[in-house]
Amino acid sequence: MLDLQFICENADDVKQNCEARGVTVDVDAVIRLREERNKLVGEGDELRRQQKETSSQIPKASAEDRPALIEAGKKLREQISGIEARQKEIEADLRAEQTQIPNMTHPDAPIGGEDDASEVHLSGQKPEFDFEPLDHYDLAAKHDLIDFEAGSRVAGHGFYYLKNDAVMLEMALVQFALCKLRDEGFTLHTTPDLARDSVLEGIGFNPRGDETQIYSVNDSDLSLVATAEITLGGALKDQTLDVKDLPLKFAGLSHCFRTEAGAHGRKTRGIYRVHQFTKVEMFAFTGPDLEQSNAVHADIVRIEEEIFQALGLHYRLIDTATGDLGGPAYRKFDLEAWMPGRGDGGSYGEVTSASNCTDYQARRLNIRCKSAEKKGTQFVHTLNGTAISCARAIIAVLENYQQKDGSIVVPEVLRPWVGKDVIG
RNA sequence: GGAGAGGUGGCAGAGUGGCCGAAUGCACCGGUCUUGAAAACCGGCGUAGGGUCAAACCUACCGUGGGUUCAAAUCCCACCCUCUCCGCCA
Repeated sequence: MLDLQFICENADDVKQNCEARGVTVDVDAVIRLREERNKLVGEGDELRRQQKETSSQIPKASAEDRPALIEAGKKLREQISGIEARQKEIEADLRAEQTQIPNMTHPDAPIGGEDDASEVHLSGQKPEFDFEPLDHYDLAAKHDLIDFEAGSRVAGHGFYYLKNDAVMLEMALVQFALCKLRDEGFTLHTTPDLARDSVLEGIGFNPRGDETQIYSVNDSDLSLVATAEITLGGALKDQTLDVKDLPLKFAGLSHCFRTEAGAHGRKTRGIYRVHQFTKVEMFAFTGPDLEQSNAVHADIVRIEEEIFQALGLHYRLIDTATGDLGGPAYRKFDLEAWMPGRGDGGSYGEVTSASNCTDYQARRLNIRCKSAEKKGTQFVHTLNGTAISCARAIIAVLENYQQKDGSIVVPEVLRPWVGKDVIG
């Protein structure tokens, strides 16, 4: 959520930004509703003042003055109730509009849609095969690594069982990522896999809308999380932090659940797009200025790159275009790993995503910071990034490390946890 | 799941209808005193919105949301959370 005053004082910039991001919002309505609300607040404050004054006279008033004062107080109460009711309506409308406005955008982010992302650089080499490489689906079948039928039987399409060395591979990826993040100064967490809707909304998800990506639990205000970003960011909801403790760097291991509504009909073979996966996520709270959050953002991207470099995978780093940023991100970098079995002759597939959300999430989650020097508080900046998203990382490893005889070499950094050099 | 207790400022803790945005203590900041420190004493010490050159001042906030009342931290209802005991359980 953007600051209301900022929206109204920079309406043209905000409108332009919405357009670049492909979001249709009525900024003028926000301005109008804010004015209406402010007027009501002013009137309400004045009536409340009169009400208090009247009430305070009653205890010391004589018996004959009392009825008139009580009557006056009653009238004031009615007026105040009327104003409060209208104010509530206006504020609901205002909030509904305001929350649809996306974050502002980094000036260097490319403008456009998914295809307009700019490639920052490439790393590593595409593997050369002197045979026709299989995709991860066939490789998994060959080595009995994933049971899709059982997944479908038990939970439906989009669910799966990892089996045998795939289990070890997933655990190894998790271990590798957690060790890396611990060494980078992150505080490690396992997190709840459910969260309150208010937390989901604070992070920027719509738990129960028509196009929701979220599974919600009936008769409760809980939903299954789509990422630990939700629970890591929500962990400090309503807290005021001391700036000298910032930045705070959290890492979280969680399951992620996504309905993938609207994604049907796309290529669904394998575990590229599934309803549940395991992920190690980074999250950071920084001081309230871009210099700090941009620096941490660069650091998060660096860590993601180092993880994929250590895994020996070829990838490209892209700077996501405005239309693909979503609501909260000010800037977003994705890592797309080379997947030899994807599409026709291989293609890049998104494996990580790192966003600087500036104060957009913090405002709605009410996460502030204060310093001894300055009076008052400010909203922190929040950032998030993927360390390892297991399903996608497994695809990349299986497909890139396959050999002519069908076996799969285990990347060296994972061997201590997988316990073998070669699968199959 | 059953029974009970409770959620008040950074912390502790008073406050059961009006003079309470809230006593007191601790912590913290500034000052006096001191060679320095401690102690003692004096003053300050929440967040948000409005207002002002700046103040004064006004409004809201005592877990959250409703309600009763001229008036709510205080009474009523619902929910959330914490603690204790019992039961159950990986």
